[in-house]
Amino acid sequence: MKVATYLSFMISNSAKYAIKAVIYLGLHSSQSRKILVREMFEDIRVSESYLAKVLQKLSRHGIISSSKGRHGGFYLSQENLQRSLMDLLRVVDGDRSVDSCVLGMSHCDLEHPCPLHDLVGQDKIAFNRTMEQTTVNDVILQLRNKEVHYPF
Amino acid sequence: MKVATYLSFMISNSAKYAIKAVIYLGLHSSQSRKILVREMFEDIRVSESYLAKVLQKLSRHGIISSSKGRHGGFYLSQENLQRSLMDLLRVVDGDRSVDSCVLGMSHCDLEHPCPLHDLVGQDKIAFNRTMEQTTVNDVILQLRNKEVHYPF
DNA sequence: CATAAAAAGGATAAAAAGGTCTTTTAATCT
DNA sequence: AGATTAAAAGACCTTTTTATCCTTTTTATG
Repeated sequence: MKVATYLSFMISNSAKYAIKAVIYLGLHSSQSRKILVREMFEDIRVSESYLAKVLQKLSRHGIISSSKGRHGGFYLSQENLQRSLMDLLRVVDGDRSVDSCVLGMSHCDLEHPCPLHDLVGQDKIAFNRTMEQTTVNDVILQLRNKEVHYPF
Repeated sequence: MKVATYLSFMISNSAKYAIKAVIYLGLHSSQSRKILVREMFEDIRVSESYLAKVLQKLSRHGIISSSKGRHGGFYLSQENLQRSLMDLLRVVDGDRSVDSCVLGMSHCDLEHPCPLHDLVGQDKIAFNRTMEQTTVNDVILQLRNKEVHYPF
């Protein structure tokens, strides 16, 4: 499967796949109902093998759960549901992508603000706070109550 | 000059160089005081040749001005000063990076919201609005009144 | 007009991100 | 135990982004 790529706004393509996959698991999986990569990759709109890679990383870092072998697959545990979207972002895109200032300056703070600090700093902070304060479970609960554009 | 790169949050590295360069020109240049790439690349923290490429693109698209030959160089005209940061972003990162939804879905709107629409959609809209409503001149004026971390 | 200075542009290289495939490991069933 | 099934891991490839080099074009000025 070939998906057109272009510069990703705010988060990477991989992070987008990860978020979609976690939502998918949140809606359809449980410890007793595990999901195979094969079952979800089409809805996520990414290749089976690449999704597998992303899921492996998420699993290694405790964002999702998995078990090998027969009746294996991926699922979300109760702990997984309590992780924030920011936890996920940090795993997939890395801490620096989250923590760096808008102009990528190493020391940008209130004492030494970068030229855009007052301007878009607030927007970035708002985004970060949203991602930090929202758990996977929050998103799932919202989705169950709404008419959302899904599958993606 | 080798600068460590990593996934860029919100905007690309090239866009960051572009913003810094435009600010530099806004503070130091005029039609009668043109600036050479050679004079600015160190402050921008990028190689001379790559900055030249970025500046050429900005010039081609009317974000900045330039003149060739002796006593040539780059500068900001009065029109350039009125361009919004969004104009710059669209030139460097492309329209899609600006217009696409947070999850990269092709049709995400009020009727068909993506799962994160209500969540971070507002943050993205806020960022876009800031970039649209802020002209290069606005940034320059702010900088002249403040103690900012500069050079970058 | 010759020449020097500067941007413009083409070709290419290196690094990062995105993506594919094969082998290994672990769980489960018979 | 052995066969089977599925994730884990890692080698490998492609595309995009970042970066460099070098030649061409344009312009000011002596």
